[in-house]
Amino acid sequence: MVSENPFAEFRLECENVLGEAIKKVFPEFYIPRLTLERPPSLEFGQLASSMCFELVKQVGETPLVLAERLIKALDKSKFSLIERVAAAGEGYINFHVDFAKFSALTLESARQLDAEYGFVKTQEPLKIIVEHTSVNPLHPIHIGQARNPMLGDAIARILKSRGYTVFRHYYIDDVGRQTAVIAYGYEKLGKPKTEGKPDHFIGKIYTITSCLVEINRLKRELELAKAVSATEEITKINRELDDWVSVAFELKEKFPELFEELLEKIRENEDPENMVNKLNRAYEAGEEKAKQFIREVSELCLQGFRETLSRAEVFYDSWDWESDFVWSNRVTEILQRLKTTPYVLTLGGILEFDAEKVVKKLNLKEKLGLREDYEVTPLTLVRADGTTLYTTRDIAYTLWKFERAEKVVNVIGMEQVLAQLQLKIALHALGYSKYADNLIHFAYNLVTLPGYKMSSRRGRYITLDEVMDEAVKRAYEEVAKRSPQLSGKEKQKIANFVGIGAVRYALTEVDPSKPVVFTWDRVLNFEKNSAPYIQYSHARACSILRKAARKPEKPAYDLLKEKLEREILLALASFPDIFVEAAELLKPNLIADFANALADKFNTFYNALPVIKAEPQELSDARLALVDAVRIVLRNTLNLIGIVAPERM
RNA sequence: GGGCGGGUAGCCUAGCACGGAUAGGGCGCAAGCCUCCUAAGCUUGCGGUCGUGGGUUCAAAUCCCACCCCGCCCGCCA
Repeated sequence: MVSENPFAEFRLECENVLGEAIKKVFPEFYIPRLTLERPPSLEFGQLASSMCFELVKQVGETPLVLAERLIKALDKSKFSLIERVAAAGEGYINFHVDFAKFSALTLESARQLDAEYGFVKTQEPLKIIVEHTSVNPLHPIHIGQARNPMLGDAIARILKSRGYTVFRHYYIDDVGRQTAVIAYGYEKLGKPKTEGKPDHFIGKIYTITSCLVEINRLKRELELAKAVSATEEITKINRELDDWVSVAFELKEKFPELFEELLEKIRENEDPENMVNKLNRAYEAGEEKAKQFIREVSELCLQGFRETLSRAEVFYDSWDWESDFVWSNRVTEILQRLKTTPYVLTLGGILEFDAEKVVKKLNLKEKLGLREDYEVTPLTLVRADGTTLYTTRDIAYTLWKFERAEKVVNVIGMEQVLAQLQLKIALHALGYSKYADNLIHFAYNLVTLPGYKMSSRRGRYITLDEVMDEAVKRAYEEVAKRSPQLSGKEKQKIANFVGIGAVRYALTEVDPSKPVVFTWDRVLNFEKNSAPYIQYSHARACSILRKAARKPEKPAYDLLKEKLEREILLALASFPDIFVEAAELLKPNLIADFANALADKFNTFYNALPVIKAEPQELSDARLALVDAVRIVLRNTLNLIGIVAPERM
């Protein structure tokens, strides 16, 4: 017999027999729901009900007496996976599974379904777009931003395994002042030849140019302020200026040549700030020269991103340019349509969207989870100079996405909750309430460095590349220590999946809503609660199976009586439940946690009990089947979070 | 000021949606275990006012209220 969810079979059976018993014993009482819970320890069975504690209020007896009456009324002829039911503690009803049958069901299901085991399919196989990463093409991906692709990719993998058709989209935010800053610096340098990794090269140009432009702008402002002797203004500007000057010193030290060159070239210019703005407007207007420069620098940066991300096993189905939406008039169309709604008004030359009015009129407060007295901030759609803003363009982009999928998951930092809320409200205003309902903002918390926030504008960040490099380097040292006999090539291969796995795991494992302070030992952990630990456990399982060199032909599952074996069995049987929960709640960290817990149990088992040499052979066979199932489940979990499951390490 | 998220041992973290039996792990620290299937492992020990105070309940880390601390957002930035 094979089941896609062995534990659910047991649960269903328990619910059914208990439900019938209740109807029989207390036909007159209303039982709101029958939720069974997992008892804290094996000795209390595998599922339990605490309903008797509640029932006491309606029936005048102690919970324990009620539990016993109910147990007596259970229809034992319907027991299949249930071995026995016992009253315990103050009045719990504990269901004990028949391990002989349950082990057979679980192990056979896992081994037969193999690569599909655990991946219970959804009833509604929708098309889903998962937009993630979408790092602006300005500088290398830094470790703060790296939480996004790790989470996004894991979510995409989980949803795909759940049976959805998933498209992974990268939104390239090339419209805006920052890309113009780089293009400006790049042009000043006379389209220089790329040195090193392209995104790192572009990042340098961006940081220096942006710093110089900023200093230049502040100096001009200072002159103006001095002319009218605005003392307060002067101190404020001076403070900002000091700050940027210190950044300039840092940059000059880090990149002396490039800094000097840009400094010289930009000084020649009359008004860099103005040049940048002009370039930005030209790009939004689709002028050829601007297009050439900005697309070129963006492409260079993206080339570097692809390199970085593919190293981490993160891939995309579509790369969507924000500028395309501007040039194709989609944004203009949306604006036209928004203008016909009663929610848009012109205010001193700008176009503003009254989100609060929409919420009130369509009665969305409760639906959007807002407090009754909370007022949604209005959103500016169009600047006085006629250019659009990010969220405005995002409305067009979102509608485009909904032409391709029924559901959209945006993996975006939680600092953008307001913008995402306004976006959702705009969809309601345009009459796309269904889209709004199917738009999910997967918000995750920030990654900071100890003591300060990463700042890409100031060039203060640790790149994902250097984190992966360091992790692989450390992993190599470990491999060399542990397996000196391997060839250099083999060591490198292992070091790669170990190091990169460790980084991925570290960024996936923590609950996304928690803030993370980046420390090297968080990502360089190769011991317990890390990808290498799980990978090692997987390799160990493979090793046993390899050494056994036989198939478990006559497994006697009823011989798996050890507590350790039963705990593993339960974990294996519960994997489908965990998977469904992770998919429905979009919680990749549940998968990481589960994998770690299973590896933990497996290692304890490994040390305590022999497999190949176990006697009699039927027991050995049963344990081999158990090890094989552990191998399958560990591999399936690692695949879900994008980590290599190695056969040796 | 308003909104959102977080607060669990020296440090990191699970559990919170849907209240249940002794609050699980990891790091670090101390002591052990490789003539035996991979020691990136295992065993044992030390370490807890679950931010604070109330409330609801047979039962609260979990639900409700108030407060405190940290972070983020409240732009004609993205």
